[in-house]
Amino acid sequence: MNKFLKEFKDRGYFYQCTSEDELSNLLDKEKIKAYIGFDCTAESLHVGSLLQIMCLRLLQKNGHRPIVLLGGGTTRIGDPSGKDKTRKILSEEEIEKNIQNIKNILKKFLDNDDPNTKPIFVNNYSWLKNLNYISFLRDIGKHFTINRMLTFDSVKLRLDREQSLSYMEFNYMILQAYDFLELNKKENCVLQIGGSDQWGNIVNGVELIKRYSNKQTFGLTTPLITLATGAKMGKTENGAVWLDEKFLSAYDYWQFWRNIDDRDVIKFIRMFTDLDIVEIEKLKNNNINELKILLANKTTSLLHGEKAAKNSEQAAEEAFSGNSLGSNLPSVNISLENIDKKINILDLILLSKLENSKSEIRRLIKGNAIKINDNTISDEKFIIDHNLFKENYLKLSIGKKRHIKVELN
RNA sequence: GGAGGGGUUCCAGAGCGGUCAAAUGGGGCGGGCUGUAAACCCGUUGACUUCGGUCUUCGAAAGUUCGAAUCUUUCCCCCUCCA
Repeated sequence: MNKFLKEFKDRGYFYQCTSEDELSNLLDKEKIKAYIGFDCTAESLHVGSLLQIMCLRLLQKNGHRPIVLLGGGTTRIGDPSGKDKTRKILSEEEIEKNIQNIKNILKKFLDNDDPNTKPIFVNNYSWLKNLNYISFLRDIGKHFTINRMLTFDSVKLRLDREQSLSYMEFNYMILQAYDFLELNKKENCVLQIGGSDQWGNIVNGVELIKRYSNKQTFGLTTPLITLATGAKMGKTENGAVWLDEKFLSAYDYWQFWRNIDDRDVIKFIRMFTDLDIVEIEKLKNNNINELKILLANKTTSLLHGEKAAKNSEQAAEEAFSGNSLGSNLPSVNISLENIDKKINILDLILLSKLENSKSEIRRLIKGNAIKINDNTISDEKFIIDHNLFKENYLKLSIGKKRHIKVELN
Protein backbone atom coordinates (compact mmCIF):
# COMPACT_ATOMS: atom_id res chain seq x y z
CA MET A 1 0.00 0.00 0.00
CA ASN A 2 1.06 3.56 -0.64
CA LYS A 3 3.01 5.19 2.17
CA PHE A 4 0.67 8.09 2.61
CA LEU A 5 -2.35 5.85 2.62
CA LYS A 6 -0.76 3.47 5.05
CA GLU A 7 0.01 6.17 7.57
CA PHE A 8 -3.43 7.59 6.98
CA LYS A 9 -4.83 4.28 8.11
CA ASP A 10 -2.34 3.62 10.88
CA ARG A 11 -3.17 6.90 12.48
CA GLY A 12 -6.87 6.20 12.40
CA TYR A 13 -7.81 8.78 9.81
CA PHE A 14 -9.36 6.31 7.41
CA TYR A 15 -13.05 5.67 7.10
CA GLN A 16 -14.01 5.18 3.46
CA CYS A 17 -12.42 5.56 0.09
CA THR A 18 -13.43 5.38 -3.54
CA SER A 19 -11.31 3.05 -5.71
CA GLU A 20 -8.69 2.55 -3.05
CA ASP A 21 -6.25 0.50 -5.12
CA GLU A 22 -6.20 2.96 -7.96
CA LEU A 23 -5.68 5.80 -5.55
CA SER A 24 -2.81 3.97 -3.91
CA ASN A 25 -1.17 3.42 -7.29
CA LEU A 26 -1.60 7.01 -8.28
CA LEU A 27 -0.08 8.24 -5.04
CA ASP A 28 2.89 5.99 -5.59
CA LYS A 29 3.43 7.38 -9.04
CA GLU A 30 3.02 11.08 -8.57
CA LYS A 31 2.60 13.97 -6.22
CA ILE A 32 -0.98 15.09 -6.34
CA LYS A 33 -3.14 17.95 -5.23
CA ALA A 34 -5.90 17.15 -2.78
CA TYR A 35 -8.53 19.36 -1.31
CA ILE A 36 -10.46 19.70 1.89
CA GLY A 37 -13.29 22.15 2.32
CA PHE A 38 -13.89 24.08 5.48
CA ASP A 39 -17.17 25.54 6.46
CA CYS A 40 -17.07 29.19 7.40
CA THR A 41 -20.15 29.40 9.53
CA ALA A 42 -18.17 30.05 12.67
CA GLU A 43 -15.59 32.64 13.42
CA SER A 44 -12.98 30.08 14.26
CA LEU A 45 -12.34 26.41 13.78
CA HIS A 46 -12.56 24.09 16.75
CA VAL A 47 -11.04 20.71 17.50
CA GLY A 48 -13.79 19.10 15.48
CA SER A 49 -11.83 20.20 12.41
CA LEU A 50 -8.50 19.11 13.75
CA LEU A 51 -8.56 15.71 12.09
CA GLN A 52 -9.01 17.38 8.72
CA ILE A 53 -6.12 19.68 9.49
CA MET A 54 -3.94 16.72 10.38
CA CYS A 55 -4.81 15.25 6.99
CA LEU A 56 -3.51 18.39 5.33
CA ARG A 57 -0.30 18.05 7.29
CA LEU A 58 0.05 14.43 6.32
CA LEU A 59 -0.37 15.34 2.67
CA GLN A 60 2.44 17.86 2.97
CA LYS A 61 4.63 15.41 4.80
CA ASN A 62 4.33 13.06 1.84
CA GLY A 63 5.05 15.71 -0.73
CA HIS A 64 1.49 16.25 -1.87
CA ARG A 65 -0.02 19.66 -2.12
CA PRO A 66 -3.12 20.52 -0.17
CA ILE A 67 -5.79 22.82 -1.45
CA VAL A 68 -7.80 24.46 1.26
CA LEU A 69 -11.24 25.41 0.11
CA LEU A 70 -12.87 28.02 2.23
CA GLY A 71 -16.51 27.74 1.47
CA GLY A 72 -17.40 31.34 1.06
CA GLY A 73 -20.01 30.38 -1.48
CA THR A 74 -21.38 27.25 0.07
CA THR A 75 -21.51 28.79 3.51
CA ARG A 76 -24.07 31.10 2.00
CA ILE A 77 -26.22 28.03 1.43
CA GLY A 78 -25.61 25.79 4.43
CA ASP A 79 -24.74 22.12 4.29
CA PRO A 80 -27.64 19.97 5.46
CA SER A 81 -25.33 17.01 6.21
CA GLY A 82 -25.69 15.96 9.79
CA LYS A 83 -27.93 18.85 10.65
CA ASP A 84 -31.46 18.69 11.88
CA LYS A 85 -32.22 22.25 11.21
CA THR A 86 -31.55 24.81 8.59
CA ARG A 87 -28.65 26.92 9.60
CA LYS A 88 -28.83 30.57 10.11
CA ILE A 89 -27.63 32.39 7.08
CA LEU A 90 -24.73 34.74 7.67
CA SER A 91 -24.13 38.10 6.16
CA GLU A 92 -21.45 38.65 3.55
CA GLU A 93 -19.21 40.56 5.92
CA GLU A 94 -19.45 37.90 8.60
CA ILE A 95 -18.47 35.19 6.17
CA GLU A 96 -15.61 37.26 4.83
CA LYS A 97 -14.32 37.84 8.34
CA ASN A 98 -14.66 34.17 9.21
CA ILE A 99 -12.71 33.17 6.14
CA GLN A 100 -9.77 35.38 7.06
CA ASN A 101 -9.77 34.11 10.59
CA ILE A 102 -9.93 30.47 9.62
CA LYS A 103 -7.22 30.93 7.05
CA ASN A 104 -4.92 32.33 9.69
CA ILE A 105 -5.54 29.40 11.97
CA LEU A 106 -4.84 26.89 9.23
CA LYS A 107 -1.60 28.61 8.36
CA LYS A 108 -0.36 27.98 11.86
CA PHE A 109 -0.62 24.26 11.32
CA LEU A 110 0.77 24.10 7.83
CA ASP A 111 4.11 24.50 6.15
CA ASN A 112 3.71 27.66 4.13
CA ASP A 113 7.22 27.81 2.72
CA ASP A 114 7.95 24.77 0.61
CA PRO A 115 6.88 25.81 -2.90
CA ASN A 116 5.95 22.24 -3.80
CA THR A 117 3.62 21.59 -0.93
CA LYS A 118 2.52 24.92 0.42
CA PRO A 119 -1.25 25.15 0.68
CA ILE A 120 -3.36 26.73 -2.00
CA PHE A 121 -6.20 28.67 -0.49
CA VAL A 122 -9.29 29.06 -2.61
CA ASN A 123 -12.72 30.50 -2.00
CA ASN A 124 -15.50 28.87 -3.94
CA TYR A 125 -17.46 32.10 -3.94
CA SER A 126 -15.18 33.25 -6.70
CA TRP A 127 -16.69 30.76 -9.12
CA LEU A 128 -20.08 30.16 -7.55
CA LYS A 129 -21.14 33.77 -7.50
CA ASN A 130 -21.18 34.11 -11.25
CA LEU A 131 -23.02 30.95 -12.12
CA ASN A 132 -25.83 31.42 -14.51
CA TYR A 133 -28.86 29.43 -13.48
CA ILE A 134 -29.94 28.24 -16.90
CA SER A 135 -26.53 27.28 -18.16
CA PHE A 136 -25.69 25.67 -14.84
CA LEU A 137 -28.77 23.50 -15.07
CA ARG A 138 -27.93 22.54 -18.61
CA ASP A 139 -24.22 21.85 -18.08
CA ILE A 140 -24.17 20.47 -14.58
CA GLY A 141 -27.74 19.82 -13.48
CA LYS A 142 -28.32 17.29 -16.23
CA HIS A 143 -25.73 14.98 -14.65
CA PHE A 144 -27.72 14.61 -11.46
CA THR A 145 -30.86 12.61 -11.00
CA ILE A 146 -33.28 13.38 -8.25
CA ASN A 147 -33.68 9.65 -7.71
CA ARG A 148 -30.06 9.34 -6.73
CA MET A 149 -29.90 12.56 -4.76
CA LEU A 150 -32.74 11.36 -2.59
CA THR A 151 -30.73 8.32 -1.56
CA PHE A 152 -27.92 10.30 0.04
CA ASP A 153 -27.95 10.34 3.80
CA SER A 154 -27.84 14.07 4.12
CA VAL A 155 -31.14 14.26 2.28
CA LYS A 156 -32.64 10.96 3.33
CA LEU A 157 -32.22 11.53 7.04
CA ARG A 158 -33.87 14.89 6.89
CA LEU A 159 -36.79 13.49 4.95
CA ASP A 160 -37.09 10.40 7.13
CA ARG A 161 -37.14 12.47 10.25
CA GLU A 162 -39.76 14.61 8.65
CA GLN A 163 -37.71 17.71 9.03
CA SER A 164 -38.02 20.16 6.28
CA LEU A 165 -35.23 20.54 3.78
CA SER A 166 -35.33 23.61 1.67
CA TYR A 167 -34.61 23.56 -2.02
CA MET A 168 -31.64 25.77 -1.29
CA GLU A 169 -30.06 23.22 1.00
CA PHE A 170 -31.00 20.41 -1.34
CA ASN A 171 -28.71 22.05 -3.88
CA TYR A 172 -25.76 22.04 -1.53
CA MET A 173 -24.39 18.72 -2.70
CA ILE A 174 -24.51 19.81 -6.31
CA LEU A 175 -22.51 22.90 -5.51
CA GLN A 176 -19.94 20.91 -3.60
CA ALA A 177 -19.67 18.49 -6.49
CA TYR A 178 -19.20 21.45 -8.76
CA ASP A 179 -16.42 22.74 -6.51
CA PHE A 180 -14.54 19.54 -7.02
CA LEU A 181 -15.05 19.73 -10.77
CA GLU A 182 -13.81 23.30 -10.78
CA LEU A 183 -10.71 22.44 -8.75
CA ASN A 184 -10.08 19.49 -10.99
CA LYS A 185 -10.19 21.68 -14.07
CA LYS A 186 -8.27 24.61 -12.58
CA GLU A 187 -5.72 22.91 -10.37
CA ASN A 188 -5.83 19.31 -11.50
CA CYS A 189 -6.99 18.35 -8.05
CA VAL A 190 -7.74 14.64 -7.99
CA LEU A 191 -8.65 13.90 -4.40
CA GLN A 192 -11.14 15.26 -1.96
CA ILE A 193 -10.88 14.46 1.71
CA GLY A 194 -13.57 15.09 4.26
CA GLY A 195 -15.39 13.82 7.30
CA SER A 196 -17.58 10.77 6.94
CA ASP A 197 -20.65 12.98 6.81
CA GLN A 198 -19.26 14.41 3.58
CA TRP A 199 -19.24 11.06 1.79
CA GLY A 200 -22.33 11.77 -0.25
CA ASN A 201 -21.11 15.19 -1.29
CA ILE A 202 -17.70 13.82 -2.22
CA VAL A 203 -19.02 10.90 -4.22
CA ASN A 204 -21.21 13.31 -6.13
CA GLY A 205 -18.14 15.27 -7.09
CA VAL A 206 -16.25 12.20 -8.22
CA GLU A 207 -19.20 11.11 -10.31
CA LEU A 208 -19.73 14.53 -11.79
CA ILE A 209 -16.12 14.76 -12.93
CA LYS A 210 -16.38 11.31 -14.43
CA ARG A 211 -19.46 12.24 -16.41
CA TYR A 212 -18.40 15.75 -17.30
CA SER A 213 -14.73 15.28 -18.11
CA ASN A 214 -14.43 11.52 -18.15
CA LYS A 215 -11.59 11.70 -15.63
CA GLN A 216 -11.03 9.60 -12.58
CA THR A 217 -10.81 11.31 -9.23
CA PHE A 218 -10.97 10.07 -5.69
CA GLY A 219 -12.71 10.61 -2.40
CA LEU A 220 -11.43 9.77 1.04
CA THR A 221 -13.23 10.22 4.32
CA THR A 222 -12.26 10.30 7.97
CA PRO A 223 -14.32 8.81 10.77
CA LEU A 224 -16.42 10.81 13.13
CA ILE A 225 -14.45 10.94 16.33
CA THR A 226 -16.34 10.21 19.46
CA LEU A 227 -14.94 10.23 22.94
CA ALA A 228 -14.88 7.13 25.08
CA THR A 229 -17.81 8.59 26.96
CA GLY A 230 -19.81 8.61 23.76
CA ALA A 231 -19.86 12.36 23.39
CA LYS A 232 -18.91 14.08 20.19
CA MET A 233 -15.44 15.46 20.31
CA GLY A 234 -15.00 19.17 20.48
CA LYS A 235 -17.46 20.57 22.89
CA THR A 236 -16.86 20.57 26.57
CA GLU A 237 -17.48 22.56 29.72
CA ASN A 238 -17.35 26.08 28.40
CA GLY A 239 -18.53 25.36 24.91
CA ALA A 240 -16.43 24.49 21.93
CA VAL A 241 -12.70 23.90 22.07
CA TRP A 242 -11.68 26.67 19.75
CA LEU A 243 -8.40 26.77 17.93
CA ASP A 244 -8.25 30.53 17.95
CA GLU A 245 -6.38 31.94 20.91
CA LYS A 246 -8.88 34.77 21.13
CA PHE A 247 -11.56 32.28 22.13
CA LEU A 248 -9.52 29.73 24.02
CA SER A 249 -6.16 30.41 25.58
CA ALA A 250 -3.20 28.15 24.97
CA TYR A 251 -3.42 27.15 28.61
CA ASP A 252 -7.04 26.07 28.29
CA TYR A 253 -6.28 24.29 25.06
CA TRP A 254 -3.52 22.43 26.85
CA GLN A 255 -5.93 21.62 29.65
CA PHE A 256 -8.43 20.19 27.20
CA TRP A 257 -5.88 17.59 26.10
CA ARG A 258 -4.59 17.04 29.60
CA ASN A 259 -8.11 16.02 30.64
CA ILE A 260 -8.76 13.53 27.87
CA ASP A 261 -10.33 10.28 28.98
CA ASP A 262 -7.75 7.55 29.69
CA ARG A 263 -9.18 5.32 27.01
CA ASP A 264 -8.69 7.93 24.30
CA VAL A 265 -5.14 8.98 25.05
CA ILE A 266 -3.17 6.64 22.78
CA LYS A 267 -5.70 7.02 20.02
CA PHE A 268 -5.38 10.79 20.18
CA ILE A 269 -1.61 10.73 20.33
CA ARG A 270 -1.77 8.76 17.09
CA MET A 271 -4.22 11.13 15.51
CA PHE A 272 -3.15 14.52 16.70
CA THR A 273 0.59 14.44 17.12
CA ASP A 274 3.49 13.92 14.73
CA LEU A 275 5.14 11.29 16.86
CA ASP A 276 6.31 8.34 14.88
CA ILE A 277 3.70 5.65 14.75
CA VAL A 278 6.17 2.96 15.84
CA GLU A 279 7.29 5.07 18.77
CA ILE A 280 3.72 5.53 19.87
CA GLU A 281 3.20 1.80 20.14
CA LYS A 282 6.10 1.66 22.57
CA LEU A 283 4.52 4.29 24.76
CA LYS A 284 1.49 2.24 25.57
CA ASN A 285 2.67 1.11 28.96
CA ASN A 286 3.86 4.48 30.14
CA ASN A 287 2.19 6.21 33.03
CA ILE A 288 -1.15 7.44 31.81
CA ASN A 289 -0.74 10.92 33.25
CA GLU A 290 2.67 11.28 31.64
CA LEU A 291 1.05 10.38 28.35
CA LYS A 292 -1.65 12.96 28.81
CA ILE A 293 0.99 15.61 29.40
CA LEU A 294 2.81 14.43 26.32
CA LEU A 295 -0.39 14.64 24.31
CA ALA A 296 -1.14 18.11 25.64
CA ASN A 297 2.37 19.34 24.90
CA LYS A 298 2.45 17.99 21.37
CA THR A 299 -0.97 19.19 20.37
CA THR A 300 -0.48 22.61 21.92
CA SER A 301 2.88 22.95 20.18
CA LEU A 302 1.32 22.31 16.79
CA LEU A 303 -1.12 25.15 17.26
CA HIS A 304 0.45 27.65 19.63
CA GLY A 305 4.10 26.74 19.45
CA GLU A 306 6.45 24.93 21.75
CA LYS A 307 6.97 27.82 24.07
CA ALA A 308 3.27 28.21 24.76
CA ALA A 309 3.03 24.50 25.38
CA LYS A 310 5.87 24.59 27.89
CA ASN A 311 4.37 27.58 29.64
CA SER A 312 1.05 25.83 29.88
CA GLU A 313 2.63 22.76 31.33
CA GLN A 314 4.44 24.85 33.88
CA ALA A 315 1.34 26.82 34.73
CA ALA A 316 -0.58 23.60 35.22
CA GLU A 317 2.12 22.21 37.39
CA GLU A 318 2.01 25.29 39.56
CA ALA A 319 -1.74 25.55 39.62
CA PHE A 320 -2.33 21.98 40.64
CA SER A 321 0.55 21.47 43.00
CA GLY A 322 -1.28 23.81 45.31
CA ASN A 323 1.45 25.80 46.93
CA SER A 324 2.66 28.07 44.22
CA LEU A 325 1.13 31.23 42.93
CA GLY A 326 1.03 30.20 39.31
CA SER A 327 2.67 33.11 37.55
CA ASN A 328 2.15 31.46 34.17
CA LEU A 329 -1.60 31.20 34.49
CA PRO A 330 -3.90 33.13 32.20
CA SER A 331 -4.59 36.45 33.80
CA VAL A 332 -7.27 39.07 34.09
CA ASN A 333 -6.69 42.65 35.10
CA ILE A 334 -8.61 44.71 37.56
CA SER A 335 -7.94 48.27 38.47
CA LEU A 336 -6.39 49.36 41.71
CA GLU A 337 -9.28 51.63 42.64
CA ASN A 338 -11.51 48.61 43.07
CA ILE A 339 -9.30 47.33 45.81
CA ASP A 340 -9.24 50.76 47.41
CA LYS A 341 -13.02 50.63 47.40
CA LYS A 342 -12.83 47.42 49.41
CA ILE A 343 -14.81 45.26 47.05
CA ASN A 344 -15.80 41.78 48.17
CA ILE A 345 -15.20 38.42 46.63
CA LEU A 346 -18.50 38.53 44.72
CA ASP A 347 -17.52 41.71 42.93
CA LEU A 348 -14.00 40.54 42.31
CA ILE A 349 -15.23 37.50 40.41
CA LEU A 350 -17.81 39.58 38.60
CA LEU A 351 -15.18 42.13 37.59
CA SER A 352 -12.85 39.46 36.36
CA LYS A 353 -15.73 38.14 34.22
CA LEU A 354 -15.25 34.57 35.33
CA GLU A 355 -18.89 34.36 36.31
CA ASN A 356 -21.66 36.77 35.62
CA SER A 357 -24.23 35.88 38.23
CA LYS A 358 -23.94 36.70 41.89
CA SER A 359 -26.28 33.85 42.71
CA GLU A 360 -23.96 31.46 40.96
CA ILE A 361 -20.98 32.80 42.85
CA ARG A 362 -22.85 32.48 46.12
CA ARG A 363 -23.65 28.90 45.27
CA LEU A 364 -19.99 28.25 44.52
CA ILE A 365 -18.95 29.76 47.81
CA LYS A 366 -21.44 27.58 49.66
CA GLY A 367 -19.96 24.59 47.89
CA ASN A 368 -16.42 25.48 48.97
CA ALA A 369 -15.42 26.04 45.38
CA ILE A 370 -13.75 29.42 45.66
CA LYS A 371 -10.15 29.82 46.68
CA ILE A 372 -7.83 32.78 46.86
CA ASN A 373 -4.17 31.88 46.98
CA ASP A 374 -5.29 28.35 47.75
CA ASN A 375 -7.31 29.34 50.79
CA THR A 376 -10.98 28.47 50.65
CA ILE A 377 -13.30 31.44 50.89
CA SER A 378 -16.42 30.61 52.84
CA ASP A 379 -17.78 34.10 53.43
CA GLU A 380 -19.46 35.80 50.52
CA LYS A 381 -18.68 39.16 52.07
CA PHE A 382 -14.99 38.46 52.14
CA ILE A 383 -13.20 41.72 51.42
CA ILE A 384 -10.37 41.76 48.92
CA ASP A 385 -7.45 43.39 50.62
CA HIS A 386 -4.18 44.70 49.24
CA ASN A 387 -2.12 42.22 51.13
CA LEU A 388 -3.63 39.33 49.22
CA PHE A 389 -1.72 40.49 46.19
CA LYS A 390 1.76 39.11 46.15
CA GLU A 391 3.86 40.80 43.51
CA ASN A 392 0.82 42.53 42.13
CA TYR A 393 -1.34 39.50 41.56
CA LEU A 394 -3.33 36.88 43.38
CA LYS A 395 -4.36 33.40 42.38
CA LEU A 396 -8.07 32.87 42.14
CA SER A 397 -9.44 29.36 41.84
CA ILE A 398 -12.97 28.35 40.96
CA GLY A 399 -13.50 24.68 41.43
CA LYS A 400 -10.61 22.34 41.08
CA LYS A 401 -9.73 23.19 37.55
CA ARG A 402 -10.21 26.83 36.87
CA HIS A 403 -7.23 28.78 38.10
CA ILE A 404 -6.55 32.31 37.11
CA LYS A 405 -4.21 35.12 37.91
CA VAL A 406 -5.86 38.37 38.92
CA GLU A 407 -3.51 41.27 38.28
CA LEU A 408 -3.72 44.82 39.50
CA ASN A 409 -3.20 47.67 37.16
C1' G B 1 -57.59 26.27 0.80
C1' G B 2 -60.00 22.49 4.64
C1' A B 3 -59.39 19.38 9.30
C1' G B 4 -56.58 18.37 13.52
C1' G B 5 -52.05 18.57 16.97
C1' G B 6 -48.54 21.67 19.20
C1' G B 7 -45.13 25.99 20.96
C1' U B 8 -43.02 25.26 28.94
C1' U B 9 -36.90 27.07 32.22
C1' C B 10 -29.79 24.47 28.39
C1' C B 11 -32.28 19.91 25.89
C1' A B 12 -36.17 16.21 26.16
C1' G B 13 -40.65 16.33 28.56
C1' A B 14 -44.76 16.72 32.67
C1' G B 15 -48.09 20.37 34.51
C1' C B 16 -53.76 22.28 32.35
C1' G B 17 -57.10 28.07 37.84
C1' G B 18 -54.14 28.73 43.68
C1' U B 19 -49.83 24.26 47.55
C1' C B 20 -45.57 26.45 40.42
C1' A B 21 -39.48 29.44 39.92
C1' A B 22 -42.69 24.94 37.61
C1' A B 23 -42.32 17.13 38.31
C1' U B 24 -38.92 13.61 35.99
C1' G B 25 -34.70 12.40 32.88
C1' G B 26 -30.36 14.16 30.32
C1' G B 27 -26.71 17.82 30.31
C1' G B 28 -24.02 21.65 33.10
C1' C B 29 -21.82 23.30 37.61
C1' G B 30 -19.84 22.33 42.67
C1' G B 31 -18.24 18.83 46.50
C1' G B 32 -16.44 13.70 47.93
C1' C B 33 -13.36 9.36 46.32
C1' U B 34 -9.04 9.34 42.90
C1' G B 35 -4.76 10.43 39.13
C1' U B 36 -6.55 17.54 36.85
C1' A B 37 -9.21 10.01 34.41
C1' A B 38 -13.54 6.73 34.33
C1' A B 39 -17.25 4.72 37.42
C1' C B 40 -19.78 5.87 41.76
C1' C B 41 -21.97 8.99 45.85
C1' C B 42 -23.86 13.84 47.55
C1' G B 43 -25.40 18.84 46.54
C1' U B 44 -26.93 22.43 43.00
C1' U B 45 -29.04 24.35 38.35
C1' G B 46 -33.96 32.28 36.69
C1' A B 47 -32.09 37.08 38.89
C1' C B 48 -31.31 40.15 43.15
C1' U B 49 -31.18 39.89 48.45
C1' U B 50 -30.03 43.23 54.72
C1' C B 51 -31.32 35.47 53.77
C1' G B 52 -37.14 37.75 56.17
C1' G B 53 -38.09 38.03 51.22
C1' U B 54 -38.38 40.86 46.46
C1' C B 55 -38.53 40.90 41.11
C1' U B 56 -38.82 38.62 36.07
C1' U B 57 -40.14 33.86 33.33
C1' C B 58 -44.06 28.97 30.50
C1' G B 59 -44.49 31.68 21.54
C1' A B 60 -46.53 37.46 21.40
C1' A B 61 -50.22 40.92 22.82
C1' A B 62 -54.79 41.98 25.13
C1' G B 63 -58.60 40.18 28.49
C1' U B 64 -61.53 37.14 32.49
C1' U B 65 -60.34 36.33 37.81
C1' C B 66 -58.90 38.04 44.54
C1' G B 67 -55.34 34.79 41.80
C1' A B 68 -53.28 32.22 35.17
C1' A B 69 -48.04 28.22 32.43
C1' U B 70 -53.13 26.63 33.17
C1' C B 71 -59.58 29.93 30.92
C1' U B 72 -61.06 33.63 26.55
C1' U B 73 -59.75 36.61 22.10
C1' U B 74 -56.40 38.15 18.33
C1' C B 75 -51.69 37.45 16.16
C1' C B 76 -46.96 34.74 15.00
C1' C B 77 -44.44 30.04 14.28
C1' C B 78 -44.02 24.51 13.81
C1' C B 79 -46.02 19.60 12.66
C1' U B 80 -49.68 15.87 10.70
C1' C B 81 -53.65 14.56 7.49
C1' C B 82 -56.99 15.88 3.34
C1' A B 83 -57.45 18.98 -1.29
